[in-house]
Amino acid sequence: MKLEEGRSKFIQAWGSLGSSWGISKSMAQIHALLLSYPEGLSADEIMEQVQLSRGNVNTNVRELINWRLVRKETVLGERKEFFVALHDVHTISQNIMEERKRRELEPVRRLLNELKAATLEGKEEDVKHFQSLLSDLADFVSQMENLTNLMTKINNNNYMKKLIKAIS
Amino acid sequence: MKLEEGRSKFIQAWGSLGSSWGISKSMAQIHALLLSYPEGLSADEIMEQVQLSRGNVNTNVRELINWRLVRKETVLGERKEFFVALHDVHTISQNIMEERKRRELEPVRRLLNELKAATLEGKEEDVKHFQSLLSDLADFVSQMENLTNLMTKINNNNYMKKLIKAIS
DNA sequence: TTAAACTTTCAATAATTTCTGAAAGTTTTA
DNA sequence: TAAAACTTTCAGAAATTATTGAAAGTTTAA
Repeated sequence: MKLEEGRSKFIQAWGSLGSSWGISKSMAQIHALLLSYPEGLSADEIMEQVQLSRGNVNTNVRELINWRLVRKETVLGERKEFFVALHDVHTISQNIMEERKRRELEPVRRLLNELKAATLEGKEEDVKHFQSLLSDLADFVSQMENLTNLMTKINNNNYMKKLIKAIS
Repeated sequence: MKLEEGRSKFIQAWGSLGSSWGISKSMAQIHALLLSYPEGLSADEIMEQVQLSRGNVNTNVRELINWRLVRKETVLGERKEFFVALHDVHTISQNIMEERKRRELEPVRRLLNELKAATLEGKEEDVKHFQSLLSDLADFVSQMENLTNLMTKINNNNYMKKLIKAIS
């Protein structure tokens, strides 16, 4: 198989997988493209390679930068910007978990806190059940956060990585 | 605040949160509703409470059952089925992680294996970079899987939970 | 300045996903 | 057996999300 073909297969497949990760196809494809090149690509090169409109590339590259998965680079003497993926898989996974925590966990915590703060009137039994649901969910959120932090630790510590594998 | 109001707030909010979890609003709302009742509800009661069509309730309850977050229950002498949420937060989180692993990680692994198996022709440098990307991603997937397994362990072991918290 | 090279925005359109509700299917009861 | 009580399916409608592309904005060079 030609390298080009493999790369393109990777980009296409990563694009479809994107949706199950809650990421748009274009964003996932652009990310795959940039990951597969050690050097940065310009907006025009991205448009060309993944066949997307200028606007789409602009929006999604910006989003990738928000996720801290890609950064802008300027080349001396070149006017246009180049986009480079972060290639270190530890940093990538850390940034993804960070962002997911922010998007998926924090809003839940906010909701739970709001409801926990209220004094609920109703049949004692039912109130009790509802409140214990709230507190269970809060525990769950905390545990997910601990796990994310643990992940970060693991990334920076090979010994701990082995420990985790051993006890899993 | 009336219990009813709190519950309804919870259901509505959980519904919106659902989208950032990659789950449809209806499914998330139904889950929230069932979580908030200790006993099971019938399809008609669900339709009534969250204002959804019969078809929608049927589909999403089935999906919740697939995720192992809800189960069917029959009551002696009653003809209709009742749906009860699993209320144990450990089981819930385990089942969610299990399902996410299946949906999000396994397809990636399949793709990576497929590409890893091919012999790639191209400039040595570039092939090398691409292959090292593939192997890095495979490592990442493994690590996520280890973490999921660890989560399961934690759930069943309070001592380990404390250990994790301590080293995080 | 002006023009060229580039980036950003955003209204319109397309694609995808979700939801409805009526019809078909199934099981139980009389 | 028929009919009542319930569940499932699925084509079409509605809602949501993603994408385009042209126009506006910005920066640099001449």
